[in-house]
Amino acid sequence: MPILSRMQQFEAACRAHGLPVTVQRRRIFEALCDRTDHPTPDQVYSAVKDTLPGVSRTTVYRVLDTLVRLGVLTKACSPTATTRVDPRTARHHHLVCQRCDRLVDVEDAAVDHRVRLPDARRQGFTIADYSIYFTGVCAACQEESTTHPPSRPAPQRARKRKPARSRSPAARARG
Amino acid sequence: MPILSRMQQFEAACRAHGLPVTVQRRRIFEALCDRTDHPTPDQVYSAVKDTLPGVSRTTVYRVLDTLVRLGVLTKACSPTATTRVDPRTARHHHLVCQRCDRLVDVEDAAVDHRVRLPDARRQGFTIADYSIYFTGVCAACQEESTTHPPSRPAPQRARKRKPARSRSPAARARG
DNA sequence: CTATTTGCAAATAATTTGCCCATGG
DNA sequence: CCATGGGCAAATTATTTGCAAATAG
Repeated sequence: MPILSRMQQFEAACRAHGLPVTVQRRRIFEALCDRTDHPTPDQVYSAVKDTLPGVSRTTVYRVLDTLVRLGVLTKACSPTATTRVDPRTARHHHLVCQRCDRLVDVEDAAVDHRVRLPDARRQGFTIADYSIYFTGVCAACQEESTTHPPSRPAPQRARKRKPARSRSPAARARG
Repeated sequence: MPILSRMQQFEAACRAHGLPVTVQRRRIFEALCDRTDHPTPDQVYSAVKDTLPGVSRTTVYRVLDTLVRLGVLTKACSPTATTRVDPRTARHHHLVCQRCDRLVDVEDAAVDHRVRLPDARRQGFTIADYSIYFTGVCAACQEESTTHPPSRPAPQRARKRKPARSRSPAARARG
């Protein structure tokens, strides 16, 4: 960790962009800082809603967007079609579970993954950085596979209830 | 391309799993085979709907899922909150545009990106493969930035129309 | 024939927007 | 104060599901 703590970096970034440091922005950034599990916006919402009474998901989405613009947060490429935020802005790599879509940082610092950049000029592409996604099976799913069949994870946002189909078979009258 | 063409691989996979080779499955797989741009399900739908009158998005989603299960298709990690399908099943790498989320294959075959796998045993993770995502700016966005401010791409699925807010300011009567 | 698939519409999930009050600097 | 942000509800977009008709093998 450099001289400036992450929190100080965050405040500096706000000031540099002329954006007010609001309670919501601070709390959401705090809640994110230490996590290496790349939560979805809804998981971030769950994490902050108790200490920030009355926050809305809307605000979480908006703040996350702002933090990305400020450069203190990134979005990870996700194997699911759901946004995943990443508090690390420096180059690092990921482990992706093919069964449950868990997404965590690679911890092994021993391997220096310095990669030669491809020539993408023909494609008109200017490469700025890269990230390696290692795919495989996480601990939980390996255990599980000895008992149950591999199960997909629960939806990000708890399902409300099963509210009885409206179009009854009879009501259709053949249709 | 090996002895078996991709189409033959596909049919073999269906037979191996005891699944019927339907028109929809064949057409959708055909439409995908040659693309290196990792379309969203909706883009796949647009691509096939003219030659497959009456297909529904539901079917496209279901068929894509089936093709992934059959192992003839993969899902790419996506920087957006939208599914992206990938007809290449062998190891390969990607270019990701940070501005418009364009996602294309790396074409430069000269660079052999053989990467040393990290030790993820502490994390209980078994690594099977990997893919490198090179992030940067695509040709279109580079040109654009000289004129307009960088613009987000259009939504995957064309917006119907702007249907006048229902709760009129007056109707709320303060609220 | 019979299991599977498809199409439809509706349900569910994920994200964004409009409007107006609240708040930071 | 005054610009910007935040809360709320509704709109939009993305994906899934139940059911009956269609179809591959």
